[in-house]
Amino acid sequence: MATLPPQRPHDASDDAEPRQRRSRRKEARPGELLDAALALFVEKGFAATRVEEVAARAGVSKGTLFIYFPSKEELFKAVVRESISGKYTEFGQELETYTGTSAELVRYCMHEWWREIGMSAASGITKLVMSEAGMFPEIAAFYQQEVIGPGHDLLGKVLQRGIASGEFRPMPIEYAVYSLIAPMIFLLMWKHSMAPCCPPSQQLDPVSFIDTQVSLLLGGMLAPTPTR
Amino acid sequence: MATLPPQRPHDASDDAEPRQRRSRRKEARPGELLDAALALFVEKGFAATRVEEVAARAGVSKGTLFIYFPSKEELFKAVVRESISGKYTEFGQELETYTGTSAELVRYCMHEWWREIGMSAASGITKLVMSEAGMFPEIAAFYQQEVIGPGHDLLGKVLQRGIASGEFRPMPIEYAVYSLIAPMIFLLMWKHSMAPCCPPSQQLDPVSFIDTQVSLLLGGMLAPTPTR
Amino acid sequence: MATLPPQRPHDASDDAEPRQRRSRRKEARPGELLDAALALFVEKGFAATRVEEVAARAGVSKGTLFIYFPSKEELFKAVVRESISGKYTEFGQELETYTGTSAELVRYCMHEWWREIGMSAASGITKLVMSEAGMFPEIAAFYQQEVIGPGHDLLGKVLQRGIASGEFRPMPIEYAVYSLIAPMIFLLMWKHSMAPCCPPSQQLDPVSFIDTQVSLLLGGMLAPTPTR
Amino acid sequence: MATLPPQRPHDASDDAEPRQRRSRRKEARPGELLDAALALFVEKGFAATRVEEVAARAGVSKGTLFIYFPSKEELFKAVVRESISGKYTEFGQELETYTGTSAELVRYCMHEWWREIGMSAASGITKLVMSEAGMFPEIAAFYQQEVIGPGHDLLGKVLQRGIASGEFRPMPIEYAVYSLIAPMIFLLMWKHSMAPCCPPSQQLDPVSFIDTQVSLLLGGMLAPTPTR
DNA sequence: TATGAATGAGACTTCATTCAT
DNA sequence: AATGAATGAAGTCTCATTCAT
Repeated sequence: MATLPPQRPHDASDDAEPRQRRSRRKEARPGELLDAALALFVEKGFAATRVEEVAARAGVSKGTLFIYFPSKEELFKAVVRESISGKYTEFGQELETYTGTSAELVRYCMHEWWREIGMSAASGITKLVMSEAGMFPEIAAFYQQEVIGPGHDLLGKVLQRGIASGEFRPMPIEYAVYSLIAPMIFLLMWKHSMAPCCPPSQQLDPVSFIDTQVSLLLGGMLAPTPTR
Repeated sequence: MATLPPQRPHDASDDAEPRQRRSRRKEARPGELLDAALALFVEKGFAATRVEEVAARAGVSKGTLFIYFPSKEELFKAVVRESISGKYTEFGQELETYTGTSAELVRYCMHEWWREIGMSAASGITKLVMSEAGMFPEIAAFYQQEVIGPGHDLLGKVLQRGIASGEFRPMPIEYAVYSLIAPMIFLLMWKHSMAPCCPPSQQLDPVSFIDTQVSLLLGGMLAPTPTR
Repeated sequence: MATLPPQRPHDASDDAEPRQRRSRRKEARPGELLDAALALFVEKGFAATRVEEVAARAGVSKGTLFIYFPSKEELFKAVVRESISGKYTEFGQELETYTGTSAELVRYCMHEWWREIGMSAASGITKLVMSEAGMFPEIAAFYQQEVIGPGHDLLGKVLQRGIASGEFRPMPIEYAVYSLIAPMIFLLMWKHSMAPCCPPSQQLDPVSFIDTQVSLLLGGMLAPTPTR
Repeated sequence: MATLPPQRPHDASDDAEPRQRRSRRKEARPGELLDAALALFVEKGFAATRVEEVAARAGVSKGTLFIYFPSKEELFKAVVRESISGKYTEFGQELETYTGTSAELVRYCMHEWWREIGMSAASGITKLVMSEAGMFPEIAAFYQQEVIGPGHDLLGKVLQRGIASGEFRPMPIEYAVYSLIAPMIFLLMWKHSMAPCCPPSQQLDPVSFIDTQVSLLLGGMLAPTPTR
């Protein structure tokens, strides 16, 4: 099975600002601002996030933010663009060379996706895009085209592979793919909206949920085998 | 399978206002305002919706809104409260008297839920609550308690029923329930965020999606039968 | 000494509204509104008093108020006009026929004024007029002309009487009169502004204050007598 | 009699602004805003004064005001607090070392008070506080405690001094003190309310008024002397 | 005459954006 | 490049006034 790609160092950007970073690499500024903006946009929404907060969290002044981003809206777009750049290229390559069963591949994809995206700092981007789609339709369309679409195609190929090999029954692939996408999007939304508001007794363990979900779906996908 | 309940006449709430007499309209005002607010909050989010827009859409002036709701925030809370009042009581009763197979019941529940809630004017409430959870955590908790929780319990009973009768295999009910909830929440989010931004080729037919989803999940839930 | 003029019935207007007065004399309405308005204007000032409060305190609806007074400003003016109508005519007549010493007359005037005006419902009118003089200069001028001026003249005559009889020394009457007016205006202001905010230990007993004040002033007014 | 302290050059606080550099102005802003606010609050009252006016008079925009004061109400409180800071400390020290007669001291205090406070830019603060006491009782109580109370105590000591030395007769000091306070408060109220509305013929010269008032009161305070 | 629902001008306050330093 | 003081458009909310009933 493919090894995990090297985890981004990912400098814990959402702790209390140490403030004495001062003369560090200046080229890090936009990145810090994007990290701060992502966290706040996800948490409070675009309109309710003040640029001053973003700047403060990134350890710079309000004016500095406008040196790097011409407006709050451009900052928003940059956040989305940045968070989704080339997320699926490696996945595609892994798929080509994969040699195990398709059922394993499906399970692997789901867990891997959660580890890579669901647990990353960028995990809220989907929640953000969906929440703000009404105000930023072109961003939503962009996201659909750059993220959902490729992911959809990838999963489509996985299912196709299983059907082609006879491991999976024939099925309406278009919809079956959304059966895999839906729980992941649900998980992201849940993590960033309901989870923080729910008592511990109602928390949902993502890994167990994915396990159950995949098992059930595979139950419906796998072709009946004589031995089974 | 249970026959469909008679389709509600489906309150044509946003057609051209007939502009009735003042006194007649008084008791209708709060409802009209709530409808308008729901639509706009879902579409643009809480912060980006201006109360003047809400008032205009309800056919009244800005000041009138504040006669009925003391603040924008209270309006928001009223929208949520109003939209979820007693949604699940009938469902519960249907469940008790149902005599078909559990598989049919699951399928029925999902489709029925979509018809009753997913297609109603209140369908956006879930998207709204999840989008604004960061700003209104107590509303999210309220929603969890009043809507998600009861729905969860109801579905839990359905699965229990199937397991008890031997129709379903044993399964981790907590998570399996979320396997049924997740696609529905996904559908709502999709309908109110991505769908309006996507080209026709990428539209998702909710009924077909539910069909596929249920079929796949049931494949994993149903106990293996000798004849099968 | 002159008997007190018959106390106006003065229907305790600042208790909880009984509301079931309904079809009582309609001609009482403006008076009730004026009473309510006076009390509220004195307490909260013109701008901070809402006409709805005035109406509610008078037991009528907001709309009714505008039947009797074309605007809030006219209501204000009516309050002032009403509260000062012919306050000094009786005083003047008493003065003409008074036969005691001028010192006694001064003392009598001061105490009587306090009893008649300082303790009446209209006592706040001076505070009101002075507080709002900046916004209603013509009202202040009107008040000066109708109330302060006549009062000034009256007191001037009293002092003149004393000087003419040799009971008082010569003095700059213009200013001496203000020495009598000043403590009374001070008392009114105090009663309606500081007194309600002060702890009991700092309360000022008006009668004792007037006593002391008059005694001291008379000490400076009375001509030295050989026997004394 | 103590010589008058050299007349202060009398703070030319409301002349044409020289429009300095931004950074230089920063620490001056709150003061300019307080000056402007004091003038307008005294003139028009709290409610009728618009923050935009205050800002305009201070030469800044509306938004700038809110950088320095979080709300109109806090601005009001700051105006009062600022205007009364440490007004009485010097007075107290002068009193201790004074060597003249108590009658002279009384006269000196009154004139000095008028020069220092009555003629200063902060002169309207008493009028303001009394006018707004109904809406800001805690401010009125604060003023009573910080200004009226200490002034009262100071004057009480002056009278005590005179009585102890046999220069003044015994008298009810509590009330006698108010006989000194009352005309000063009257003067302030008059200056800021009636005076601007009265024709020149009815203007009151403060210094002459104080002279007369003090002479009359001293007439009642001084112990009779054999030679006199 | 009386009501009170409705209005809309106007107030306070916020905050994205600019710009002198 | 960075700052943060200043701006002013825009939003929420109030309340005097109107008017159909």
